[in-house]
Amino acid sequence: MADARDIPVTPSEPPLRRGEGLAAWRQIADALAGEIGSGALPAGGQLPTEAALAKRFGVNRHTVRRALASLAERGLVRATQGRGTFVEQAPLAYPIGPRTRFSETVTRAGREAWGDLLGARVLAADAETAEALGLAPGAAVVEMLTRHRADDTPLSTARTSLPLPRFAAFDAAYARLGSITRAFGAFGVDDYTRLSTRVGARAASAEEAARLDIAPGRPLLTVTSVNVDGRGQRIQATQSLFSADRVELILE
Amino acid sequence: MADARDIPVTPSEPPLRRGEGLAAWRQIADALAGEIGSGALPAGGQLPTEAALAKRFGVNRHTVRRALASLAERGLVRATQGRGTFVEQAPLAYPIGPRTRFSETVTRAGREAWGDLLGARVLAADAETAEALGLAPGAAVVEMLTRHRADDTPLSTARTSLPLPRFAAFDAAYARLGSITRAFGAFGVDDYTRLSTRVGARAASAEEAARLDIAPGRPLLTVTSVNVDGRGQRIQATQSLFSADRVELILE
DNA sequence: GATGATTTGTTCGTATGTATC
DNA sequence: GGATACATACGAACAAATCAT
Repeated sequence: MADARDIPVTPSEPPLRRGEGLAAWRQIADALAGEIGSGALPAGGQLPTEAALAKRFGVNRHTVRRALASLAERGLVRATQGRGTFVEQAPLAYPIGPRTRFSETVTRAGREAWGDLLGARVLAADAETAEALGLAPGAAVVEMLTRHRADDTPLSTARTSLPLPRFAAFDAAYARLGSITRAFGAFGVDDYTRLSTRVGARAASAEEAARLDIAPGRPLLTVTSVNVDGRGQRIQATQSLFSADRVELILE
Repeated sequence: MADARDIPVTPSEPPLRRGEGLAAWRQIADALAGEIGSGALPAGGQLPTEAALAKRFGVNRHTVRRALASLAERGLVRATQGRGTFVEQAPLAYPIGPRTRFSETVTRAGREAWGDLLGARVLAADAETAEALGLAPGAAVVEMLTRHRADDTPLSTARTSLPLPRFAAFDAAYARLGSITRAFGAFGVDDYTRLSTRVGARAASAEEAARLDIAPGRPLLTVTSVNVDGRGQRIQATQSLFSADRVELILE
């Protein structure tokens, strides 16, 4: 039966150069990456099926899969079993500076921001957290595990520690207000700034990937920061994990 | 002939659980990751060959390759054609500040900094570079590919574009002086500042990994920046790739 | 809700190329 | 040069998830 998908996407596909030291799967990946970059394959759009691509490039389906795996590794596409392979959205520009607010950034990008409280507990601060907050080792802190979304897409997840007793029941305020800034407001903190920020990168564990709705092993930007209130008191130590596929940090 | 490699590493290999929804390659990867983590397979040591592992786990060599690919993605092992597959060394961490010159930062840390010129060419700027430098599309630029080391350990590699004709033969100055700052000095630019900086993260390609002497797939911090001279003229657009295993960015 | 078609995921088999020792 | 070991590619089959009917 004739089907629209049998018609090649490009009328004249340039043939692969075989036996010149450049693997076929690499040439296919480059060709597809170019079409994504040029917009010929729009963000969110579906790629042709593996079988269709194999036919188009004149190779085995394995070879196409190798090319698609390379694109998925670069974060350009994402495959879902039973559905297909889709072009990923370009990452959201996320300004990071002394006064950046997650909710403001996302709202300014025309998307709706919300933070989910995934869990909270009171515990004795570990050495690293105590030092970051300027507390005695073992001082009590409230620790929250949160996830931050823009229009239902998780952008980051964070583990935040705040000193007690000043911020007792901060987690309840956060759960109600969905924003650190608003929760601080409820505790009389109208202004806060970043004291220090460290940025690294690593691959997501299975658990982190599940929280961010990404595949395990996808790259994360790790942002470790300390916030101070208007009087210079350290009020918050946070370890944030941003999906590098969805967020790009803009340094100010 | 009997060979040491014919003797199983573990005398009693627990059989793979088939048909329980957990892919065989995943179970093999988990088993090997456990042996690496426990030190049974020491850092720098060689893994059994793919054929030996296939025999040990009772699977096809493809299945072992899938497991090894997963370990390589996580940075636990590194395969070299013709030699074998080896356990990666534990990563070294190295901090670097964002607002300082690379050479100054490294020197202040008590290490010797040098930049290698890996290649250079004159070409017409692509759309992105032209916009970053404030040039007309297609304007001529000199593009350099560089690698930056601290005490012989590669920390980053970069692709830098500078406008022509102002910076003609900049690559020769860079090759001689080993530093952007010093090369700019040779062109009468005594001061320059960062106009914008974007930070992302992704996995290293094979080529990038080779330049940085890391395993392909290891995380990279991508830093895209534009520099301006003392009069605000855009003089340099750079895409830097830092090995996230060796560098953590510190924002002040 | 059940079924079948579609599409990606996994596995085995086989062959050849290429780098290293 | 030969042996070894990883890299690439093709072919076939079935499993698993999704979606339209």
